[in-house]
Amino acid sequence: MTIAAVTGSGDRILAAATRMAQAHGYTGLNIRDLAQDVGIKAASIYHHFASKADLAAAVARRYYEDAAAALEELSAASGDPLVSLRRYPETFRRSLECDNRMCLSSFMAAEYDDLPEAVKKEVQAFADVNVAWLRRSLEASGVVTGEGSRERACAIYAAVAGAQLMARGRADIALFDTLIGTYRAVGLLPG
Amino acid sequence: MTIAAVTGSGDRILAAATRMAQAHGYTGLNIRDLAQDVGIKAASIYHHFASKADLAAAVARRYYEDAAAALEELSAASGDPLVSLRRYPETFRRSLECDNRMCLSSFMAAEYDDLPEAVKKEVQAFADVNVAWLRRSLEASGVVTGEGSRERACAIYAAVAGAQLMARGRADIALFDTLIGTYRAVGLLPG
DNA sequence: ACCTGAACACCGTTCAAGT
DNA sequence: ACCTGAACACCGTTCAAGT
Repeated sequence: MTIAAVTGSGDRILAAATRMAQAHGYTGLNIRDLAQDVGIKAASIYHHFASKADLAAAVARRYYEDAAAALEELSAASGDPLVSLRRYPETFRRSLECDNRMCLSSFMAAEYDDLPEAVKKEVQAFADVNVAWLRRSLEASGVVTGEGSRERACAIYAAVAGAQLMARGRADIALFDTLIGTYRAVGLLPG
Repeated sequence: MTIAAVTGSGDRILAAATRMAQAHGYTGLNIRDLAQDVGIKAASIYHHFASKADLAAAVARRYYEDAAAALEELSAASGDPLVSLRRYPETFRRSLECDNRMCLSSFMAAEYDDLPEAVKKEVQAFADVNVAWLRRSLEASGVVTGEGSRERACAIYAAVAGAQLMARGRADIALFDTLIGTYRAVGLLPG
């Protein structure tokens, strides 16, 4: 079984489309450039995905599934929910490290008005996955006791996404680190 | 002097383009639709602006100038910098109230890779204006004493922008309010 | 099953031509 | 000074035709 057999055209398209969407969004996701990147013609993309909307929905679905797996791995790797929480911003930092890319879900949240319904659904699932993981970690670590874990989880997600957005707008990773540091100093994120 | 004389074509184009860009971003800003909105033909837009890049730069410049004026007015209206600070998120809320629109600067921060240099500059100026106003208000109100006012101002701006982004992604203004409430409860924003 | 060239209606932009 | 129709190279998408 060769690598080509394992990594089919569909997967190569998804991977390239994900990278493209993290840099240019849904509107900026270009079928012709995407095809060229994969090494086929634009019309051939439609053999794997029925439409740009379908492709983007598949991209977004895989994106949040991968994110969910990465968060589970983070939980398992550290064992300590407080340590996992402290490392949470690293996921967002890694996107910036990769050519100043950003979270697909954040970009598409901005593009809300132009998103096909199927894409919207998958995009919101990413936020749901993050908030659910944060909530569990907040409760398990004892950072939040009793009420308010959901609100706190949402606030952390929104603030970290905002930090990534602001840092991308200046192509300045150091700004992202400073913002996360301030969130910690102020008590939004566990120190 | 008629209203038409006061509100020239250039201004009408700018106003329509701003609304469009707050909903669809730079890439989604469409010259043909914009022209139709204003009541002229696409080619006529170029009599007022040399290019889409030029138009977007003008839009972004006016946007941050208006924001600066609105913040000064907010400071003057309340007189109390602490009260002004508490009301700061209202600006971002108003965009959401207006057909779930978002901050032009946030949208364009996401579109960083596709932004002409001139547009990037004006977009960053919006963040600068907000951070500078927040910093002054934080210091004047005594919320932050000594070091760290700039970092705190940046953190507030990023977090509020993130709250707006997340709320837009769900077309849910109540979520924005909840997020701001949590920022206050946690001490990021003054209570 | 997978790929392709050619065509469609659409974009930003230009330009010669009108008032 | 301001507007326009027609044209350009580009988009997403389709479709008939190839292997």
